[in-house]
Amino acid sequence: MSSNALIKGSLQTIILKLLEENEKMYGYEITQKVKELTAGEIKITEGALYPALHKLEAEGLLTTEIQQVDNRVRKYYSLTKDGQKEVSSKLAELQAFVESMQRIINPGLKPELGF
Amino acid sequence: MSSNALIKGSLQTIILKLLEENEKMYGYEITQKVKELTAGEIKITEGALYPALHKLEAEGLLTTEIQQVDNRVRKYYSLTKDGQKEVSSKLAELQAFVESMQRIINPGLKPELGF
DNA sequence: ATAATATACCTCAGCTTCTTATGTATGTAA
DNA sequence: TTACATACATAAGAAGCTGAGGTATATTAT
Repeated sequence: MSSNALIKGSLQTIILKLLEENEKMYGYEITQKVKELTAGEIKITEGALYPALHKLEAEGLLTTEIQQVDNRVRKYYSLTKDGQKEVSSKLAELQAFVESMQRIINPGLKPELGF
Repeated sequence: MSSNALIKGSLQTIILKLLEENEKMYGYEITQKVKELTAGEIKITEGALYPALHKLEAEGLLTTEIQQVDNRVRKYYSLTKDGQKEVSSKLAELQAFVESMQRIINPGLKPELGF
């Protein structure tokens, strides 16, 4: 019963969005950034993150670049052109989903707030 | 590539919320209600719905009641007391998740809108 | 008549995505 | 020297979904 049982499927969107803003990030950095942005509410586990990154790379949405920093290897990810297109698409999908959820959960609410 | 790849985990919340408002619903009715409320955006498949209903019943959150309507059998579901408590809990969880997502997706947004 | 669609329940194989545990390796603080 | 932080990775198992299939009745269209 972890805190986030709802992330299913939105991890990819989170990754793509963060890379749209940051140009270049490595895995561990992503986990920390998400923790920071959500005040610890959402914790990306490494077991979920790394396979997700590998999959996005295999799909051609991300490219990698290895860097040495203090005897430590960092694998930086950045968006490809396909990846850049996919961000908008994924964000629109998420927005549509949230709005639909609002209509179910919050009936009698006309204006589209948030997002 | 279905329209709703994001429902994962929120189906239970949808069911509980609809039953909070409607007192008593049967499976097929739920699929139609969701389709109606979301203008066809979210389509609950029966292969997802029925197992979810059975699970919620097994957990003691729902009770069932069979009714005959025009030679057709309907299985009505309604919330138990535990189910009623769980609705608030699940809704709060969903709200927290959506707000967290907003902080990631929509940085530089202070007020908590929607939901 | 009959074919198609709508209503109404159900199960199950297979897929994706997650959790949890485990492994490797380095740097720093107690 | 023990623990924690940094940094990568894999893999078993669980959970939740899709899509296909099955049963049955009622209605609508051809």
